[in-house]
Amino acid sequence: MPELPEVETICQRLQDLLEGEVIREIRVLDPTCIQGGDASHVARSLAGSRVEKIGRRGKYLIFDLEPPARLIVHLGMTGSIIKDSADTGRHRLTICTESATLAFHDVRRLGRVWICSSSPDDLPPGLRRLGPEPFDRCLDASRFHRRLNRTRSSLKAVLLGQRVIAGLGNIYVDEALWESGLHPSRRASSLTEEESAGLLEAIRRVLVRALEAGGTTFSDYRTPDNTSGSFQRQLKVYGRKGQSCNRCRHTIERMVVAGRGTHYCPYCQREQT
DNA sequence: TAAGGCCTGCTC
DNA sequence: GAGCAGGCCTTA
Repeated sequence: MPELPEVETICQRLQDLLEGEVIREIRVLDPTCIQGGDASHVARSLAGSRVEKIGRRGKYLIFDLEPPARLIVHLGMTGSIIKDSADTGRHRLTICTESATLAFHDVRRLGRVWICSSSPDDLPPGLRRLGPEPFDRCLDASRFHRRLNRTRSSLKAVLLGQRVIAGLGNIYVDEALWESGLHPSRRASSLTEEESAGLLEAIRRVLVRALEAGGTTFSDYRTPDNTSGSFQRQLKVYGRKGQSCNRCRHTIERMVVAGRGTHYCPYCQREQT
């Protein structure tokens, strides 16, 4: 499940592989992945374009092209972009350049692709609504606290929601909440300024470690070179139901919060009101 | 703000 | 064969 560290790792590898390359052909193998446009037109219109720059915003990959256009990819839950792989029937789209073929591989087909103009307003709705990047200097503790304070939802729901802070998914939300000692069901607006600051720091620490590990690989996530991340070996709560907490030795539990499986330590992350 | 839907491979 | 996994979106 690609979250910020996984998408960033993929992005960096794609920059090495594709920036400066001319797209020879785009093959749309599953037209349902293309949002807001005719798939065959998309394929024709982008052939011959040069990939100027590849970037990431939240969990979105953004390909800036010349002539000016944008190819935007969200990997969903099981999406990956693989270099030179044989078609297994799970490829939804391929991008061919002189030196490589990259395939958008996506077993559960929850990923999406958008073709947009270069206008800053022409973006997928989810990308337009995205909150600040976790490492954005403008996101300081007081701003984060104010954003948390505006909502009545649980911390789990707010951090998954992408509007207060971008890029976190189920794994890193659980890990950051454990790191900061906050209960996932705790109402976001109930946090003190100090707790909000601690949570922001915890999010950043967890993401830095995950980026250094190249992300978390459970089953689907791979980089374009088919290498795996290793952060699964450092997880403190996610996927550790029934095992003992590294901090207090109580047993990690699992509950459903905001409709998502949520792992936490009932002692370190005691519920408060 | 919460719940349901999409999607498919895996587990029980 | 049912239920679960979790990205995001739509609907109530």
